[in-house]
Amino acid sequence: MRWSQLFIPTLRDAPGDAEAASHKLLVRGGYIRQLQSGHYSLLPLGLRVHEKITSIIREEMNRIGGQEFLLPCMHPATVWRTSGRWDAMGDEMFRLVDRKGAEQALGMTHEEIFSTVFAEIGSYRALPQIWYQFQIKFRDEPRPKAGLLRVREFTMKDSYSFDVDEAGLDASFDAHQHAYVRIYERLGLDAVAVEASSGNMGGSDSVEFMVASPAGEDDIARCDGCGYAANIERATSTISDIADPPTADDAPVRFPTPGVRTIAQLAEMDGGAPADRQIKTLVMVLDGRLTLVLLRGDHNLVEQKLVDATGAIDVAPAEADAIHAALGAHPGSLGAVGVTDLDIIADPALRGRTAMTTGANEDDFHVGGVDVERDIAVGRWADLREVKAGEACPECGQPLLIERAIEVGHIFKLGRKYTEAFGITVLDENSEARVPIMGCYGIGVGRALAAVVETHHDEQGISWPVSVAPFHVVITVVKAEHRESMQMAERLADDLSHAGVEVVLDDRDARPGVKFADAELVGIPFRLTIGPNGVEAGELELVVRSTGEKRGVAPDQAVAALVELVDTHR
RNA sequence: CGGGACGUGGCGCAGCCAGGUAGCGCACCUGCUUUGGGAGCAGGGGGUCGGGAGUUCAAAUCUCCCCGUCCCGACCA
Repeated sequence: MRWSQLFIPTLRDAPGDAEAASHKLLVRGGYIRQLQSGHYSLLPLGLRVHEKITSIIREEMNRIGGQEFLLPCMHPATVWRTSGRWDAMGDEMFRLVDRKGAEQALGMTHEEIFSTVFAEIGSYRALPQIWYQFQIKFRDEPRPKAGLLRVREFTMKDSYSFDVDEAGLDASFDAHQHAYVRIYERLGLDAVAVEASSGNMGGSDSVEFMVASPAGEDDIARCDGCGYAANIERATSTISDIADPPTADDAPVRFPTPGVRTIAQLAEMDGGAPADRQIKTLVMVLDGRLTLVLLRGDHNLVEQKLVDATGAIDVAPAEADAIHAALGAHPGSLGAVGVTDLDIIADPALRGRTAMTTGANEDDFHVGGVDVERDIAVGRWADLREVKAGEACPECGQPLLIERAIEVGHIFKLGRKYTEAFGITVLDENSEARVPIMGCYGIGVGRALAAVVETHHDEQGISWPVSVAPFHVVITVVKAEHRESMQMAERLADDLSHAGVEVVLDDRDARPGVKFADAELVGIPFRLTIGPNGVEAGELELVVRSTGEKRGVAPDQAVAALVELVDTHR
């Protein structure tokens, strides 16, 4: 391939609104262009990388017995109504109406469709099945961002396993977990598997694969000691007990706290209480129902934990008016003491605590001497607090680390939600009907691509791992008119191609600096420079993009040297 | 959806406050010189100033409405 004939529109400046490194570099390197928010065109170079990632995933899926499908991306509403998700998916699903007036959806995932296909299977003997596809998913994201990292239209490898029983599901799940580990290794991604919440897909065991990066949108808690790792939405820690003063026999004492609206203010006030001796009272609306959520004063709520604990679909902080109507006070003076007409859910860090301070449900007043279990009608205890860096690992006690990360994959056990909804059964060895159990597993290809860039770049540009690079080698001809250079370059490019190396010949009539800079920006792993000096001296320059290492090679050794480099890094 | 910022050739920006000829750098085309780290000179092409109303003799500039884009928070591969 000749660079002069390829469409590689490199840019000196990144678009002004790009922030993430991968976004800037993919645009500057001529890999992607934006059509609208959340929708990107993959240019030839971008597609090459995308295809390489796809191939790696495909190989690993096939290795665990996956069978590739290609399902429609437009679905009739009826299928989604059957699973109950036509409504549950809300605004995130793109919907349209065809000329006959039939409602349609653009698929955001394919449990329903695969289940429909699976319905044809009637025997346990056909199981297990692992089915997958690479398909464009459409999701009307509230906020697309960071180039390819979060978009509304993207290719996902989604797979689904069908087993007769839990043990079978465990095996399919493990197979996927191992496949994913291999996939990320081959992509050059240092992904950690973390415990996760399964979101609105429904399911139990849920593992996300996370790549540490400041461009990520998730926080994970990780332990270097034992390898514990969990999404912050799920992570727990061991916190030390706090020695409370002896319990007073009498009821809580109300005292004035004029102007005090925050935990911090109350902590500083004379006669106040340190944050860890306060009860934080949050008023949340769970599916329309006002609920008091109690945490230790110095702890933060993880809303996802509240969702997981209660099964609520819709969770949001209550509006100030609703709070005042229910409790008679404004945020800053709220408490749960004596409240009996609202659900109260509390974090276990409050369990057994005494002599605590909290709002009195009267503006500018708090109450002290609260014995949580004696004075508050807690309806339910559930882990709700956000883990903080430095707290003890729940497994081994070492301090936890908190890291920002990109979610590059998610696998989880779905259960029988869809097979039940679609009335799917298979006959077992006793001729009894059994409802198969499903697992569901996804990797966003474009996101993985962006994650590779996030973790493989420098000031000069991208530095692709050989496994996904758009080309393995660029031959840079220093001076395009120098006949001997060009002849040698063409010959070597040919030989490299025959040896299975993907090579692009930079034959552009440009100054060498431009070509060097472009090669580095685009991120091709190896560069062979051919110019008058080298041709005459009988020594060409070979540069390794990732390390900057330069070495001289004789022209007749160049092919062998490059083949070896490519093979050892592949 | 809440908060903030922005919209001027392909990309990066100035001009707007104080209304009057659309400008700069990069990129692009032609020619000459140049060519081992983003060349120089000369000539040239390309812009409904996001859209629509309004004010005005006159609007990129002022007013109103709409649209779009980005960033921070609630959602997910």
